[in-house]
Amino acid sequence: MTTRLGPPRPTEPALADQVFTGLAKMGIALRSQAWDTWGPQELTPTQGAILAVLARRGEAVRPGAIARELAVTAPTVSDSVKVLAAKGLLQVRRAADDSRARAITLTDRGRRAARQTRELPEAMAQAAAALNLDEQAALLKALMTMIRELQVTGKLPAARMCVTCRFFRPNAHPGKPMPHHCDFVDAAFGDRALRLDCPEHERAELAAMDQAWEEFREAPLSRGRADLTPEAASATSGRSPRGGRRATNR
Amino acid sequence: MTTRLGPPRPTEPALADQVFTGLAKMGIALRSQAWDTWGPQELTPTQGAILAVLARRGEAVRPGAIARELAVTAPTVSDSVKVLAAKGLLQVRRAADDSRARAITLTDRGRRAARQTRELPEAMAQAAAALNLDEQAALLKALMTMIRELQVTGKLPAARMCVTCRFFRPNAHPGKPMPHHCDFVDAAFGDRALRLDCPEHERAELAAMDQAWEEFREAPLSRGRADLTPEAASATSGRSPRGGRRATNR
DNA sequence: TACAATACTTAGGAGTCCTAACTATATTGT
DNA sequence: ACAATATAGTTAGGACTCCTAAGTATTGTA
Repeated sequence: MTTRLGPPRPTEPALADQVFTGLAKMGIALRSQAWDTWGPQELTPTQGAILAVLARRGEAVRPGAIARELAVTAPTVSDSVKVLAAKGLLQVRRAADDSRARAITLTDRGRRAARQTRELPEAMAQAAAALNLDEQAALLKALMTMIRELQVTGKLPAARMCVTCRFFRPNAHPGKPMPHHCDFVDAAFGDRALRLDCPEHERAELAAMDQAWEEFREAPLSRGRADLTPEAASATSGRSPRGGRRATNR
Repeated sequence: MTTRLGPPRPTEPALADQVFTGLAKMGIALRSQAWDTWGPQELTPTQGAILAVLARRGEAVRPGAIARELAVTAPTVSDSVKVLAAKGLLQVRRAADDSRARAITLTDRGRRAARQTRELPEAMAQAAAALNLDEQAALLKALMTMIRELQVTGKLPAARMCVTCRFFRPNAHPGKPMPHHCDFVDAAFGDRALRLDCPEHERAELAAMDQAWEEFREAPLSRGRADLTPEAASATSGRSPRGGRRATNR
């Protein structure tokens, strides 16, 4: 075995290690902040997380879906749901379509308790504010990349993010400040408006997803205006995709 | 109340929200990966985390320090330490300097169990590999920024990172590929070699820290070679800082 | 119509993590 | 010196998390 020419590829393991350490520290911060967020209501972080899932979805959710989303086992969800039901924050019924399954919905009290889900915890908002918008967009893109990788390898369940959505057309307007296009609302948007948890998400087919990913990866980070604000997007909720160029999904 | 002139400052709350969601998802991934990592040894993530702290420090650590590092309460650490001691993975003695305090050290078996701490979990390594080195460096810098902010506001304990170290001279060589300088090893290095958890870290004074932070923030992200690899740095462990320009610490 | 797969729950048990209360030392003020 | 206070930890008590293993229904399939 002869040594090949070229640089010895240092691999730079230290860098990935430091990134891991950083993410781990953020994880610790998030967990402790979750106690601060939910503790005053006598809820644990897990209970809060379940309420958050229900609030985000806004419709009945099955225990299995929650388990996948939080990456815990079904019995754990069963436990916590029981506790939350006892506290009167949610209701469990039989699912209409499949009577093995359950349909969990928030009660009014549950909805009230989950409200703070909608607002970013103070500490985190402040931490994010230490980054300018371009840096935040770059961070988001990096996180999306890692999350996608974790999904592809089955370490994390599918997130409702642009890069796996059939309405997403990355870099459809190359060079423009808002290079991407969302076929659902038929509007252009930039990297600052990318979603990781979009209510309108519909899973694209695998081939299309991979191709979109390639295009997305190659596009330079867009700066400046982002558009497609949550107001703009949620205004379309419940409506069907607008006309214009529709996603063909094939 | 009249409306002021100027743009309505969109605040772009969606972006910070998505970043938060992304970090939360990474937190979930990290927790579930921790079960995968430690489960085979019949250890929980918390026990693994404690072993990891001890292994990283390499010397006796007090329960209080562990509690701060993991952002849990003292009783929680007391509990877990008891379990780990029962499993024969660590020892608890009186601290030499303060007999109220305890000194926790790993046993040989504990050191062996903690070994996998040193290597990045496979899934995470793969996820990080989806980013090129410049992107990883940018991600690391963004995480450092947020972590620093969380520390400043007391939401997170002080990490042993360059930007709070008295040996760190950010952007000492402006425009060079390795703009920063570490006075401990008296060597230049780039953003790719920044540390978040450096064994040689010594806390700088507040004024110096703030000034260094400003300089660091203003410096553009360095690309290319990083140097100051873990080997280079750890080779100096146990030694005193080398000559050259010493940090004055004032 | 059996057989296998799916969606959950129950059982059992270790461990996490909290608050409150307590013990033992160290530090401080007078 | 010596009480008063602060600090480092532990113990007590209890709710909850989270796992594996072992069920129970129901649905899908050959």
